[in-house]
Amino acid sequence: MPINTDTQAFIMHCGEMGSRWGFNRTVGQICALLVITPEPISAEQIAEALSISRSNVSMGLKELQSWRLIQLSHKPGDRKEYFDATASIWEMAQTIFEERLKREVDPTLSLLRSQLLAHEGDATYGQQRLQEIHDLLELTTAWATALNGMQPATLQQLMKLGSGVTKVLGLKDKLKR
Amino acid sequence: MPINTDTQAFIMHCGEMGSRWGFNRTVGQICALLVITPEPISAEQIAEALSISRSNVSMGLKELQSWRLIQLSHKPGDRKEYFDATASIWEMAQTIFEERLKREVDPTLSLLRSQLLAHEGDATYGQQRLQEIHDLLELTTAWATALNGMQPATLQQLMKLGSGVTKVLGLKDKLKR
DNA sequence: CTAAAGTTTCAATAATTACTGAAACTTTAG
DNA sequence: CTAAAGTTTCAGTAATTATTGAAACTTTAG
Repeated sequence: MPINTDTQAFIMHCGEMGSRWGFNRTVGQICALLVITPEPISAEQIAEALSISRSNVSMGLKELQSWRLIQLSHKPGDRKEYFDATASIWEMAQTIFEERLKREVDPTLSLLRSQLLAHEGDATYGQQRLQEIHDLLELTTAWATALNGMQPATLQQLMKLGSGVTKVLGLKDKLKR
Repeated sequence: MPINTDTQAFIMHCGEMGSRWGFNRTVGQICALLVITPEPISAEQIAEALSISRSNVSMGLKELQSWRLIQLSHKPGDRKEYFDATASIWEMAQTIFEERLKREVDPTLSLLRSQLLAHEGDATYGQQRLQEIHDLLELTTAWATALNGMQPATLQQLMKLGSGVTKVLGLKDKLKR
């Protein structure tokens, strides 16, 4: 399937980075392949393109579905399932961000919530620190969720401001009065 | 060292989450312990508190230093080294964010940069997609760097706006004219 | 209803990553 | 300079995670 050398290199790179991105090599490779391929492809084609077993592909696709990154499609008169990236690069990035937040932050936040609830009075050093972490994670989650809810175009516009947002921040403050 | 049940639970939790956060169990636990402990503690105390080998602690501390998350200190008349979290929770979070960007995004960005440079002309589907990914990562990196350069207080102020930034965004746009 | 085409599951194995204890190294008090 | 106190390295082992092939399952054409 993928002939181009660059494409090949990119797929391999995504495999190597996979574990740093929160999944494994195979999943990284499959995801890259699906992003880079114009039309939907079958599990068998994926297995062949990446030289991995059919069952490994099946597991990888399942994992990618849990990340909401791939789409299933069918061809008329063909029983096979075909797979494709769900959305634009920006939307995919937003989805990955959202899922990672869910997997990397949510569990800690719930633990902290229940711990702080159980010991509301205490003001030991440890409790204070837990409170600080809780507040940080809570605010970060809310902020990330807000950003993720934006249209890619709006988000891009915002991001292009860079550190310029601080000026806008002061501006808004002054206008309030 | 850590007696409190909550503290203990939190440390264990950080160990379990460690691998999702980009390091291993031990590193997660050590980091949590150092954050939660008011004074600097020695490597030996860490090993005892977490029931792990002295050498494992040594490796974990080295890793944490590469993340710029811990500080070394000494007590007068004592040759031992003592360790402590470097900074406030917010600063630590910013550091982690920065390091993760470096480890998770930078390598891909450089690959894409050189690939796109080598094939500037091409407009195949694959090349286009690589370009899109490149642009996304570039913008995201710049934006994240800008945010990370802010004082925690400023950043918090910004984050508290939530999706309210979009309003400010439009506001700024109107004022420009 | 059956067989063929396709997909998924899962136990066994391979590969990777983490942890340990012993040995090597470093620093400083005496 | 030596020995003691401390730290790091590293080869071997343990634990975890990923991959495979075979068997089980599912769906549909005929």
